[in-house]
Amino acid sequence: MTAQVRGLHARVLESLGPAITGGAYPPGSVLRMDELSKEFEVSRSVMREAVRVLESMHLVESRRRVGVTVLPTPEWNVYDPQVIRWRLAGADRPRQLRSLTVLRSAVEPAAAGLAATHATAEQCAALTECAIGMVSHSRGRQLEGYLIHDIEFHRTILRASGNEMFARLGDVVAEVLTGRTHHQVMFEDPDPAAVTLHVKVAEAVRERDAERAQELTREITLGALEELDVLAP
Amino acid sequence: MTAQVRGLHARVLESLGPAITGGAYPPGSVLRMDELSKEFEVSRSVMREAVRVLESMHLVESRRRVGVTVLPTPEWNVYDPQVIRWRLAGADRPRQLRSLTVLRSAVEPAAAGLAATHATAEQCAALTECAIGMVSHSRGRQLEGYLIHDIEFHRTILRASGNEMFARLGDVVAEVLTGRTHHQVMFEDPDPAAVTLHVKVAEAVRERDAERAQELTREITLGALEELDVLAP
DNA sequence: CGGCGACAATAAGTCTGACTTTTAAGTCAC
DNA sequence: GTGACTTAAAAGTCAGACTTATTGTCGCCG
Repeated sequence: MTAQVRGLHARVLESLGPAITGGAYPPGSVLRMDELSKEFEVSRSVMREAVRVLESMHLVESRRRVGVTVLPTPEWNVYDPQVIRWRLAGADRPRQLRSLTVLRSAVEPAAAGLAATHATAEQCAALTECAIGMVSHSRGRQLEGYLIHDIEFHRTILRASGNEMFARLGDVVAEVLTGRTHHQVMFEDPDPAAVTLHVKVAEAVRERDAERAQELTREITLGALEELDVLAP
Repeated sequence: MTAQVRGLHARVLESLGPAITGGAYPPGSVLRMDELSKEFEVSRSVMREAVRVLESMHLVESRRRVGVTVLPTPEWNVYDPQVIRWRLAGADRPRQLRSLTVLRSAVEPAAAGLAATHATAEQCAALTECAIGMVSHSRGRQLEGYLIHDIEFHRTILRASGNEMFARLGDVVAEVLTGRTHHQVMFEDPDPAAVTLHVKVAEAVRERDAERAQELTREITLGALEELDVLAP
């Protein structure tokens, strides 16, 4: 699932990053380079590289004569896919899922509207194919197959919008959908209404009906929000 | 304006980062560590730290026996504030401004709607104050003063939404507004209609009218989009 | 002639130790 | 108490030696 780590510093990150976002070192905590390198049994140079990356995510700040300070949450680069993954794996997963879903409900309808006017023929075909895949996996505990097509559907919409900022949220949406499937309704089949909506969105985009694509996508994301309210109130 | 760089590796980044996002090293280019450290006259350890940060932004990928490869644009972490700043300073600034403004037009209305129900009394007061500041700087070439209040207004809306993903876009909006003021209409006074809309948004939020706050903010962002169409077609 | 496996060259990765620089904090005189 | 001065602690920098993964090549065999 996750790309295999390349290099020692990446392995340190995969351990230290989640520890910070998970609250093991609360904001204001001060870590020291040589203690860290002792703890993770790596040389200081490797440790420095890891800390530099955390610093670029605004998770920590390194100052001379002080040490490595954990920054307050609002400073964190919450759009960094790695940070998102770490936080979704941690304790405040529910709140995280909610704020990401709210973001989706703002962005995806707009993206769908743009996609209706910008999508290439290939992208239209891909959307239809995804929608078909969702339908055919919508009954009988085929959640994994359903998820794959669901993710690809939303990824395609975001990419087809032609806006790179929207396109880059494909990974975020994928994480959210995966999280939902794996941690909430693993046993139930997906909502039939949602499936139908996806099919209709594919239609609307194919027919270049921006208004309808936007409205239908809004319904999808609103449904996702309501689902969250029901399952994690 | 920009925070003074702390450390050598940061200085290297400030030079190498814009070079990459600016296209001086097109995607697929291969750089080599020791050549880079020669070029920037820093030790390899410093260079490695800089490359690690670029790697965490998905601007480059470092592989053994190959070197440091510049990744294709769609891979880039375009939500990283530093990447945004680098790109806005570079050649494709216009396209960048456009995609950021489209993002704004999706996010800010939703944020304003949420702000209407979540804003604290202090935040309502801050909004009103910003709006007043905008009005009083809206005539007679006081663009810098206007800009400060404009930025603070949008930042407050995003923060008051209560959604951390929205809140984190405050810096992005600030960059966009700054860019617009400094590179396009430096000589003209701001559009009076926009000023009025800001005042009305502050009102709507204060009166907890989510629907109106959202609609008015949509008008603001649509105005920003149209302005872009006129000035950079 | 084409594929496969061993080998060698290459560039990143890692570690270590010595040194420098910044700066928080303590100290002392006034 | 306030100021300037000193000290020490921690990150920052550098250089060099060594390790390891990867890739291209070359020769062998089918």
